[in-house]
Amino acid sequence: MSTVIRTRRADAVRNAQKVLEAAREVFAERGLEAGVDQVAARAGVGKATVYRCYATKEDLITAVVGARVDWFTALARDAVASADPWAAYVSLLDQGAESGCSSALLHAGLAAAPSSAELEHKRALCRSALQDLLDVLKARGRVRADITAREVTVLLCGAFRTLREEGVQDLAEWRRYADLVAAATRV
Amino acid sequence: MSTVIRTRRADAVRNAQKVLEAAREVFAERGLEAGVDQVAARAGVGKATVYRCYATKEDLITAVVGARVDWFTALARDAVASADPWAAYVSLLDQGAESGCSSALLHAGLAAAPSSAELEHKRALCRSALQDLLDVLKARGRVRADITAREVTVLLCGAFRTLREEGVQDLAEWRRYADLVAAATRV
Amino acid sequence: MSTVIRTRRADAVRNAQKVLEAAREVFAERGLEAGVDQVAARAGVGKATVYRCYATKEDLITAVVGARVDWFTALARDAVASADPWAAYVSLLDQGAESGCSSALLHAGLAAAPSSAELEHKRALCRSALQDLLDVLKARGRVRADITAREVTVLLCGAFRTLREEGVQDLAEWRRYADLVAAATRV
Amino acid sequence: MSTVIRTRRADAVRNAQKVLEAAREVFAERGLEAGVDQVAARAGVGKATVYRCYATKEDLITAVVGARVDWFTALARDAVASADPWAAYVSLLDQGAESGCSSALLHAGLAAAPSSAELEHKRALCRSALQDLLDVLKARGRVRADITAREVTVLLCGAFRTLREEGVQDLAEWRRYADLVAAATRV
DNA sequence: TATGAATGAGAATTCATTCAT
DNA sequence: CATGAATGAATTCTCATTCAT
Repeated sequence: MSTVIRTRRADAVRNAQKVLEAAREVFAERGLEAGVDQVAARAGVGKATVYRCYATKEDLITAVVGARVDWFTALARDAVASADPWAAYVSLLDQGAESGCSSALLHAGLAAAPSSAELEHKRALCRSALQDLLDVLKARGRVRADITAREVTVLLCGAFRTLREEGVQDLAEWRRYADLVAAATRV
Repeated sequence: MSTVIRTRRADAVRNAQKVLEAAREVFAERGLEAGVDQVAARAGVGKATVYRCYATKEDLITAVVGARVDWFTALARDAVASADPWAAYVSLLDQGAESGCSSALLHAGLAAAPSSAELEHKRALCRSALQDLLDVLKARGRVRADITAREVTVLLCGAFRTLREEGVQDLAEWRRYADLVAAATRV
Repeated sequence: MSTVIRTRRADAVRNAQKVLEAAREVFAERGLEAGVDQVAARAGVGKATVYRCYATKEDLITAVVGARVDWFTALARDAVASADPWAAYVSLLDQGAESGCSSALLHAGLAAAPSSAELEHKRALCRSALQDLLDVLKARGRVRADITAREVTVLLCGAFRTLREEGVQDLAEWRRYADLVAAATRV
Repeated sequence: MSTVIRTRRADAVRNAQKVLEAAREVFAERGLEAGVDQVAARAGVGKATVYRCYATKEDLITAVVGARVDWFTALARDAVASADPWAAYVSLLDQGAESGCSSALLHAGLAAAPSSAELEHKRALCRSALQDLLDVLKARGRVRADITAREVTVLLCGAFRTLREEGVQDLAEWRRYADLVAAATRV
C-alpha cells in the first residue's frame, strides 16, 4: 500500500518537478514574461497540468523565484555566522552574481515588482538576513553606518537585471558588479 | 502648390512633434509598456499617424528615449569641461536621479534591452561622454582607475528601474542611489 | 471470495451514496454549474470514482435532481388523496417554495433544460401526479378548467430560478410566489 | 468634409451595427452564454473588432439586452397613459411573450443575474414604469393591492426562460403565460 | 476497483500593426 | 496625407472527461 501511494506520488511529484524545473528554465532564460504555454511545452505536458500544480501563474512564479530567494537568504544567514563577515559578505554578493549570470530568478525575485504576498514575505526575510549581516559589519566598522539591506539588493539586482537583458554571459562581468556594490557600501 | 506641399510638410512636422511629445509624456508616466493607442490619444491624432511618423513602436521609443539620452549626454559633456569635475560628476548622477524620479525615459534608454541600433548608438555616445568625465576624474585621482562608464550607467539605471517599478516617488530616495553609485566609483 | 465481491459491492454502493449525497449538497448550494471536482471533494473520493458511479455529469445531475423531483411527485400524490385538496394543493406549492429556498434541485429539475431522458420521464411523472391533483380540484371547481400541470410547474419553478439567481434567502418571499401561482390557477 | 466624416462613420457605424445585430441574434438564439467568438463569426468580423465596439462582453450584453429592456419600458409607459389600462396591461404582457418567443433578450435582461450596473438601472426603470401601471390598475380595482412590479416580472420572465430553454416555439404557448400572470395579479 | 493526474478544447481579453476610405 | 477600424496572434485560466497506476 505504501508502495502504491509512493508510486502515485512519485509519478505526480516527478511531474510536478518537471513542471517546476521547466518553469525554472523558461523563466530563467526568458524572464517572468514567458508564457505558461512555454513552460508546459518545456515540461512536455499540457497547459492544464501546469495549472493543476500551480493554480495561477503568480503561484508558479512565487514557487520558482521564491525558492531562489530562499536559497540566497540561507546564504546570507550563513554569512552572519561567519568568522570573517566581510569576506562572507563579498562572497555572498559574488554568489548572487553567479546565480544571476545563470538565471534570471534571483534578481527577478528581489528587484522586480512583487508578484505575490508570499514572495514579498520571502523578500523581506532575505533583506532581514542581509540586514543582520550588514549590522555585524557595521559593528566592525566595515560598512557604512547608513547603508541598508534594501539599498544593497536594489543596487545589486538592478544591475543584474540589466546585464541579463543585455545578454551578458561572461561571469567575470557579473562578478564585477558584486565588487562594485561592495565598494559602494564599504566604509 | 508648393505652398500646399509646404503646408502639408509643416503639418506633418507639427504632427510628428505632437506625437513625440505625447509619447514622451506617456512613456515617462506609464513606462515603455504603454500602448501606442495611448500615445495617439494623448497626441490627439489617429494611431496610424503615429505609425506614419514612426514605422514601429520601437522607432518611437528610440526617438523619445534617445532624446533623453542625448540630454544626459550633453550634461556629461558639460561636466567634462567643469572646473570641479568631481562636483560635476556627483551633480550629473544627481540629475539622473531627478530625471528618473520624474520619468522612466532615461533609465529605460540606458539600462533596458537595446531596442534599436540607433538607440544603441546614442547610448554609446553617452557612455563615451561619461567615460571622458571619468577619465578626467581618474587623472585627478578622484575615481577608481578601473571604473568604466558602462558600469556607472548599469549601476545607476539598474537601481532606477527598480525604484520606478516599486513606485518610489520620494526624490531623496532616488538621490540616495546617485550617492551610492558615486561611492562605488570613488577611489 | 463472494465475501470479497460483496464487500466490494457494498463499498461501491456506499461510495455511490456518498457521491450522491455530496452531489446533492453541492448542487443544492452552488447550482448545477458546480464542478465535478467539488462533488468529488465533498464526497471525499476521487473524481474518477464519481465517473465510475455516473458515466457523465449529466447522469449525476439526473440522479440527484431526479430524486428531488420524485420527492415532489410523492407529495403531489399524497395531496390527491387529501380530504381538502385545495389546502393540499396550496401546501404543495408551499413545500416547493421551501425546497427551492434551501436548494436548487427541485426547480432545476422541473424547469431547466431537460438534461436527460430519464429526468424527462421523472418530470412527466411529476406532472402527471400534479395533473391528477388539478383534475380533482377542477372537479370541485377550485381551479381553472384550462390549467395544466405543466403550466403550474413552469410558472412556479421559473420564478424560483430567478429568486435563486438573485440570491433571495427570505423564505417568505419564496412562499409569496407559491401564493401567486395558486392565484394564477384558481378559478 | 461632413461627407468624409459621414462616410467613415457610416462604415464604422455599419460595422458596429453588424456586431450589435449579430450579438442580438446570437444571444437571442443561444442565450447570453454564447461566446464572443460566435458573435464575431456571425458578424463576419474578427473577435477584436467586437471588443473595439464593446470593451467587454458585459458591455455588449448590456447594450443588446438593455435596448430590449428599454423597449419594454417604453411600452409600459405607453400603457400607463392608455384609456383602458387593463387592456393595455394584458397587451403589455402579451408583447413580452411575443418578444420572448422570438428572442431571449427581454427575459435575460429582466430576470437573470444582473450583468452590469447599467442594466440593473434599466431594469429598475422598467419596474418603475410597470409599477406605475400597476398603481393605476390598483386605483381602479383591477389588480391585487399587494402586487408589485417585481413580482410580475419575476413570474413572467421566469416562465419565459423555461419556455425558451425547452425550445418552445409556439407563440400561443408563450402568450398563455402572459394570461396566467395577468390572472395571478388580478383582483 | 479507486485514484488523481493529464488533457484538449474553449473562453475572455489585449496589442502591435495593416488597410480601406 | 490622416484616420480609426480591423485583425491575428498571444495570454491567462477553466472544466468535463480519460488514462496510467
